[in-house]
Amino acid sequence: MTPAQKKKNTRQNLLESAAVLFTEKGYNNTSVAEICELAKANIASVNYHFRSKEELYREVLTYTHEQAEVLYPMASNDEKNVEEKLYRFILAFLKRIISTEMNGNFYQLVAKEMAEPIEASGTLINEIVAKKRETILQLIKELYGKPAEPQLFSQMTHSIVSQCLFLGLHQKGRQHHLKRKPLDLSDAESFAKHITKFCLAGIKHYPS
Amino acid sequence: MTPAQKKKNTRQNLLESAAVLFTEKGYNNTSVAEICELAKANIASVNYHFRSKEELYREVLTYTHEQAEVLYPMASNDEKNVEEKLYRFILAFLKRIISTEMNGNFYQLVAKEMAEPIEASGTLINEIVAKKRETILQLIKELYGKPAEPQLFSQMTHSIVSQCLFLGLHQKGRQHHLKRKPLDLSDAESFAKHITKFCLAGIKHYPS
Amino acid sequence: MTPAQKKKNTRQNLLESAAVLFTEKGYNNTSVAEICELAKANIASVNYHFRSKEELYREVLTYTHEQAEVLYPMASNDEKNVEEKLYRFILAFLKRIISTEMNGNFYQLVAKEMAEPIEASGTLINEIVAKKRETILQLIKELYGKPAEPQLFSQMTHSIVSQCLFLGLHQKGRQHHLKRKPLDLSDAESFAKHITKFCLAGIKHYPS
Amino acid sequence: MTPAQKKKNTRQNLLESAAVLFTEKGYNNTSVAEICELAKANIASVNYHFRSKEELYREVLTYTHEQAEVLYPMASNDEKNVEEKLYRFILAFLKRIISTEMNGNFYQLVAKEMAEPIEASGTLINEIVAKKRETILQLIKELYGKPAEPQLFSQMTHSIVSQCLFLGLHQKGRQHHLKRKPLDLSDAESFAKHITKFCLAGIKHYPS
DNA sequence: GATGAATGAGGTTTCATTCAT
DNA sequence: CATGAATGAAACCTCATTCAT
Repeated sequence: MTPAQKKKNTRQNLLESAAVLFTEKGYNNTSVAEICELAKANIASVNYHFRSKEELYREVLTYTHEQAEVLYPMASNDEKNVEEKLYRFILAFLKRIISTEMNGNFYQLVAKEMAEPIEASGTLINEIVAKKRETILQLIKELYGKPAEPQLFSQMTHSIVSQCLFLGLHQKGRQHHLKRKPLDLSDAESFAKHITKFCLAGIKHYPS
Repeated sequence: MTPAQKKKNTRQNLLESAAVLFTEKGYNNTSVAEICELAKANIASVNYHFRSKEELYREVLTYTHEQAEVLYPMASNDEKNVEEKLYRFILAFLKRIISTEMNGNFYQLVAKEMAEPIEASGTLINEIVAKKRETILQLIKELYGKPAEPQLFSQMTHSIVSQCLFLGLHQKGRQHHLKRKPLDLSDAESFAKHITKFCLAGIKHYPS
Repeated sequence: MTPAQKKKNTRQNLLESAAVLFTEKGYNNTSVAEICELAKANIASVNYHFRSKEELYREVLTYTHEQAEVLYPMASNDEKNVEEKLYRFILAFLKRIISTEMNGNFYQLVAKEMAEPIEASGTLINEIVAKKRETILQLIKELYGKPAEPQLFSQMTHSIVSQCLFLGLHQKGRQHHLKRKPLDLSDAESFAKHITKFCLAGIKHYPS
Repeated sequence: MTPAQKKKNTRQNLLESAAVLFTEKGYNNTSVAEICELAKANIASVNYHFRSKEELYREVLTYTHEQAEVLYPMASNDEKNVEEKLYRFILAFLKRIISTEMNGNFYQLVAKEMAEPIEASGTLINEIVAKKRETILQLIKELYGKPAEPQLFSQMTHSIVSQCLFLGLHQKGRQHHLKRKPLDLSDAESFAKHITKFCLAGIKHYPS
């Protein structure tokens, strides 16, 4: 193995180990030593490759987000009616949130940050969250079909986002506090159908 | 002040300070020293009065929960139609979640634990969460009005709970990641109305 | 031994050990571990008693300066002719600089900072140095006896200060680079006489 | 560029970068990584070209000393009266000490070592310092004009050397502790004139 | 002849807890 | 009944040097 390969491996191993552990236990409960141990790397290698734990965390956010984009791309919006669009969006979103097929999970990290923001996280989360909210907002406006106070649309966005993101957030709590098995991809589809139906009904029959 | 009072005071001060700090910054980001400083108590007093930080945390859960019960009691269910019952329930729930008038906030601690369970937390959260879910489940069954798969009712429960609890979870994230001001009690009412309307429409017009 | 006594002892031991080692080897070449070892204290005790190595250093500056003030007080200036005043000043200054009877040596620390200022040092050095320079400046003006450019007086101040302070600075260099024995208090007197004579002649016969 | 040239360049770059940084921040406050970065060289190159940081430091001493010899040669002593000789000597000395036109500054490194000798520094400093002291000693004997105790001549040497060397030492301290601007070459001349006058008066009118 | 990766020792600091009174 | 001192483990980080091409 050439040093270049080794480097890439060590760096990549660290990234993956960190992604898994941060998702599993949170940033503050994961030590650099643990990450290195899981990556079978020297204790100093995090600082060598990433300069600091904080920088590593930012890279983990980027890395897990890219994984999600690649594995569960958002369907193109062309030529579909808006109800179908909403379903596709929620399905892809839930898959990203629930999937355990990736090293770490961006949206579970996001969910954690909703509860306890981490200084080190930089701007990626802000950007992604804003983008997703905007997409949903547009769908809602189209579905609602008539003008309304911005607050109403904002609250409806909350209604949809919270049902989705809470599933990711909830994964740890489900096991620990509700004693239920963690969700898997088949649940994603079932939940996506439910949330879509529930929200479509909620939006379309929202009393004026 | 008698020594007995002093002791009680110190203990109570510690409890309140811990409740505030755990809610504000999370269990792991709050040090025993900080708690003692805020409580103007000796560094050894947490271990003296509570034996350990973990035990203190369990007491904080009990204490914050009791506060919520006292300040924002769930309305009695008698003699109201079910829609009104749902609204009353959600409103009380949101008040408990959003209120900053208490020392610490039980439901924000619960929300944090959904994202990152804390080993030390014991069984209180499990019990309370189960109870709340059960209440909502019954309301949903009544509102839906016809028999259905248990999974459907379970998912509808998720839809309602997540919209409520996410608001509590979200308080920190709102400020840090969305740059919005924290919610206050007036928002509770507005959100309670919205969530009730949204969910009533969602339940009653849920497609079979 | 009561805890209060023990505390005072440990804190004082740390202060003295740190003063000695900082003077001996410099701030950056002295580790907290070394200081604790010399003080027979736990590795964490520096942070317990002083919060940080930097804060400890500032306390060392204050402590060593106080020692010097007590052990080698500047003679009162009353009723002496100015030549005598200069001698008394230089003698006290040199004693402070050369003495090995104290725990650490403020002026040797000052001399080190002239070569490599330490961020952590705060303002004490600035103040003391300014005061000493001002005292010398006044003596020079009196001795010179006629008006002159400020630059001349400033340069003469340098001439005197440098001859004194360099002796302190020089202590380590003397041994290591010149292979001479370190100076002691008897040398102080001899040097004080010499510097006084040299500078008096220099000032009084300075060509216009 | 041939590989041989490249090597020479890398080595030379390292030497220059190290000289600058050691002078600026001191041996212990300068890391090998910093030196390599400034020299745009590989992190391993210091050890490759110089075997160790210590060896590099010794080479820096040699290199900076050679620069000073070339740029500010000591005037030949022929045919001048002894007062002029002293002035020429001090002027050249001060230029060497104050100059910022070189990569690093040997005499500022010497001054630092007076305060905190570095184990690694070898014998160059000892030799140069001894030579300079000897030169001054001879001038003093000639100027004083009559026999005297060796101690007197030794102390006079100290008087002159300290006034010169302290200026180099003082550069950092001037800025940090006295808040004055660093000296430049024009100051060298002014100071050289002053020190010469002050010392000539001091020597010639030294009371017996 | 030169390099980027990797290392292990050691640095300062934080922290929950225990000790001794 | 309560306290301030003290502790040891563990945290993150830095660094000169060595390794493996």
